[in-house]
Amino acid sequence: MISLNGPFSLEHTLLCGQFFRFRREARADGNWFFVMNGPALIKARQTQEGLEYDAVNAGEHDIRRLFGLDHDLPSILSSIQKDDHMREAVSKYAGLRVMRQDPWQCLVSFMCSSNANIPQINRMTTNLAARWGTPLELDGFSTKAFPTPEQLRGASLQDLLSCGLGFRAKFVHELCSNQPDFDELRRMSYADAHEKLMEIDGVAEKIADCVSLFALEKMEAFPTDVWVERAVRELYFNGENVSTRKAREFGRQYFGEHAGYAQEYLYYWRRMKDVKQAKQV
DNA sequence: TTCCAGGGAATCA
DNA sequence: TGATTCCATGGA
Repeated sequence: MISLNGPFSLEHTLLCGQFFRFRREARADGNWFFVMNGPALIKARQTQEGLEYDAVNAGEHDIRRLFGLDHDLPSILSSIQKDDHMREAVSKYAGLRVMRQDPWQCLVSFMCSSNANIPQINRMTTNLAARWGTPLELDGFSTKAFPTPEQLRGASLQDLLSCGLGFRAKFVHELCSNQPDFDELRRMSYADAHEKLMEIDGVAEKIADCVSLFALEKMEAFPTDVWVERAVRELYFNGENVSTRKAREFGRQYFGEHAGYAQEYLYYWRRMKDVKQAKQV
């Protein structure tokens, strides 16, 4: 059992679109999340007392880091709640935390995210794991870890295409023979790490921002996809057309050193708004 | 059928 | 720099 100091929602944290390798399971003793991050398989659920878990290849320290439980959330949230829009998003999805993912899994996952939707990304990463990952088992739940660079290096371009990667296959294939030094990237400033990531074929500003934020602890990154751009346009530019670059620059300057947190609440809030409207029709 | 999805590269002005 | 177009794929 991990005790929590400060707000946390396991559900919002996993469902907000920052992470793809998890499954929810209803069991006799309640609902659990099974989370596959790098070599680790974590079984977790939230209770009154805190975060109940069991895990293979991960300990309490790793789990705290994965879910951002070391972040000073009250302080971060007060720094980004600059208007009523953000206050609404923050109160609606209270306890959402930015994760600290395995960087390799994060980079490959977001390479797969290019011009794809979330179910598609889930399918691609699941296919990769199923084919090349190391088997994992915990409490009757069997799965595969996300393949390491060495494991994925065994995949041919044709193999990757058969996993549904489409035009992204050649980027992943190339990445496997030339993976970045994530420890070095983590030590760099955000600007330097972002620039270095963008040298990778198939990685431009948005994906470099996602990896910077979700794996390299660069909280000032403001990944700007179509949903975030939409939210920025509607909330802060009076519905006027805004370029992706302008929306990104606005977000970074307006929200400051924890812009990444603001981005994640905005993204989830804006996306869920459409999901709920679609359900009402 | 057409449109869209946590985009990026290539091309052209 | 900025705008278009193409890139696979599957769901709505």
